[in-house]
Amino acid sequence: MMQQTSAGARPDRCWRRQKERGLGTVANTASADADQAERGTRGEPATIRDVARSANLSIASVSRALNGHANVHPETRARVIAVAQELGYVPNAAARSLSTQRTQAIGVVLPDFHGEFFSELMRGMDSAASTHGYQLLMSNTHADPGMTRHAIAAMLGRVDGLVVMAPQFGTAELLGSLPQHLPTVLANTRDGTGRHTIRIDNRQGAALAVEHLVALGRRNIVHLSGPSANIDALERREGFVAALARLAPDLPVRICDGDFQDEYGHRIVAGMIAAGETFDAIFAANDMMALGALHALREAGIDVPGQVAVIGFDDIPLARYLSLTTLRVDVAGVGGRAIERLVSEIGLAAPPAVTEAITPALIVRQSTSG
Amino acid sequence: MMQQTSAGARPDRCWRRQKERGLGTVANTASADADQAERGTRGEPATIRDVARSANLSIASVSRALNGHANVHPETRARVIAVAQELGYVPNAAARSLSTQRTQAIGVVLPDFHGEFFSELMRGMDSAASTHGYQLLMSNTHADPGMTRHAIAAMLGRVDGLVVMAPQFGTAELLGSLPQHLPTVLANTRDGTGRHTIRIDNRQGAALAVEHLVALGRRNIVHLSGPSANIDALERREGFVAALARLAPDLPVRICDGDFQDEYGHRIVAGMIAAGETFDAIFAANDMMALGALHALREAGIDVPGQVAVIGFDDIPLARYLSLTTLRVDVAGVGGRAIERLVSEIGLAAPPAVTEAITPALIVRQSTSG
DNA sequence: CCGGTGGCCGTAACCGGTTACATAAGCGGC
DNA sequence: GCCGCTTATGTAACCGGTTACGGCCACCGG
Repeated sequence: MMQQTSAGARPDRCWRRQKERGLGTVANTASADADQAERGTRGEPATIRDVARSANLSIASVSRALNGHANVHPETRARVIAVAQELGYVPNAAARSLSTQRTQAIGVVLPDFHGEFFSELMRGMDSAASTHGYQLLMSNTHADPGMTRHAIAAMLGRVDGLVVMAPQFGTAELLGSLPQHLPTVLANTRDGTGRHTIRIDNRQGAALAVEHLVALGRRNIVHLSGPSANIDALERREGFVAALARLAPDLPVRICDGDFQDEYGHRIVAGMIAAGETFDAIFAANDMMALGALHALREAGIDVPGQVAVIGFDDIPLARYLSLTTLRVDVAGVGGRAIERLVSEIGLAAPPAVTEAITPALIVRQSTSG
Repeated sequence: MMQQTSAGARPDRCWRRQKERGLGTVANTASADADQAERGTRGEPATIRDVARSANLSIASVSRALNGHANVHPETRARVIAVAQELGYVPNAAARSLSTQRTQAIGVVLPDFHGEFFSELMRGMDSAASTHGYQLLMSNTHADPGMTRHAIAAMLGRVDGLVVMAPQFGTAELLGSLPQHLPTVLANTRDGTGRHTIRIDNRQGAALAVEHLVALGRRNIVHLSGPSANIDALERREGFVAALARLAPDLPVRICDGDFQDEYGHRIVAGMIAAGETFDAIFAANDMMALGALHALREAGIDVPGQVAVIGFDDIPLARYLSLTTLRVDVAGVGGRAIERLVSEIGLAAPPAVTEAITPALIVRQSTSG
């Protein structure tokens, strides 16, 4: 009696969201059913407690049964699964993450969400992630260090690992925003000081281009370079210089600074033609500039590849369509490898920091070998 | 005494992860500092308790201070912020989600991650999401109903809302996998029975194409349709038929069933030319088929647009490059609107189900008006 | 001088799971 | 027949936050 009254006086009210639970474990099936029915009506998701109540079990057993632990009676497990199915129970991801310290999600931090490169990268990542049971959380940093920092902070506690791509600024400030305890794979970034890095072997790609042109007997190759702040552009340029020095030290090294846009390729080549400069090959740091160059050459009535051969870099869809010889970069492969690598790093204490390079493949089309 | 001994016997050990906390609130700063230092060394993220300890406050005050609640002394708030900054504290998203029932994330379920359409859609979504403080969780369903169901289930408790795009199968089975309690916006799906839907006004787009061709005096228009299972293709076809019936009931209705691939456009048009069929305009259900058609016409030496005008649909980058008249679809706009809409629905009890349509814009280029 | 009021802050319940340990039942071996 | 081991299940601490409620104290008016 005392108990009763004191219990009545005690602030035994419901907290937030007025959600109330059964008090005992058994002997309250009626109210439990009522509660469950109400839940169903309201359309609120069932919790593990609802399942436990319906199955007349403790939540621990439900958890064990659903997670495939060994010490659960087969019959019990079957009952739990049936009830869960009936109630449409899906474990709450946030709760599980909190308890497990695992989110089954990977954060992807990219400088922009533009074009074919992005979609291919995502495709590769998604494929690898989903086969390992991970989901992808995206963030666009708009190539801004501040936003990168913010994006990474917003992912803490939300992801098990990070794939970061930041081709535009130095790794020094980047590393400052990288949490030490979170497995991270860098993609397409200059050497990942202490982090695993997946990159495109731009130098090797440039070397393949030069080899191809030299093998075709070209003696006067012009390289259209990309923005100097871009690491890919820089490496392709370095690769070009190195390959030329190695394969044909006597040939002139001609480089024009570009910006990766087709307009630039068109303008610079048209200018060279107008100025009467001579050249028999163009190696552009990306396909867009190569296409611009192609356009200018066609306009000037110069035969491709008869008089001038053209090579691009990337193998964008347009390149295939316009028969441009180029270096195919397996972007989806880069994404896939990054995820694979990250997944294998998650859970490891001291992940070794290695740099993997993916070599582009030379795709010969009519712009070099008609 | 009994109490004592039983307390001594009671397993008062540390649980999991050996993480131990200060017992009192004050008077244990030394051990607290030691703990904190160890945390720092291990590189583990600081928790709100670490901040509270360092600032000599309760976790409640820290939470209030950091979340901008009113009843916090300004000086206290400043101290909390300083300590949090120093410790590099970032609130754990999973914990916050669990408590708040808000994740600040939106799930995006797409049939595939391919090409320009996908990247534009993502760009639009990301932009809108980030301005509202949301992150994007991606899932690729590979156009499979089972995977769609699975993807959606995997997002429960992880997102505050869903954007689902499923142009390939009926909404009936789709709705079965949609949780009732979760705000959802459908994109590019046939009428979203009870859900808000953002779609492209394909019929209107097709009408614009027909109007344009008829205005140019074309009398014999061939429509290259897309896969019949695809809703966009279906609507464009219906729009074509309807517009023709309205604008020029006397003209013949010629439709070829295609598959959205450029090879198809090339093959079918080449075949028609070989068969000696006559036509003065082609309206393809997407740009890729239009480009294939263009290719076939050029090969056959048929003047475009002199003898045959060509219109595509989508305005992919290639279209601009190859001067293809087409209907520009503001894909980023669709994505952005979907997110905007979803954000405004989150937190609402009974979101009204409306269907918004985004009208494509006719972009006239040389393939219809040389 | 005292009760009321309001500003700050601490205590603890709660979100929905996971899991270490405790407990109870079943069972074979001596 | 009892002990000890295994098997199945329950109990409760814990993950890291948020927030309702109550307590303390300074200040105020009557």
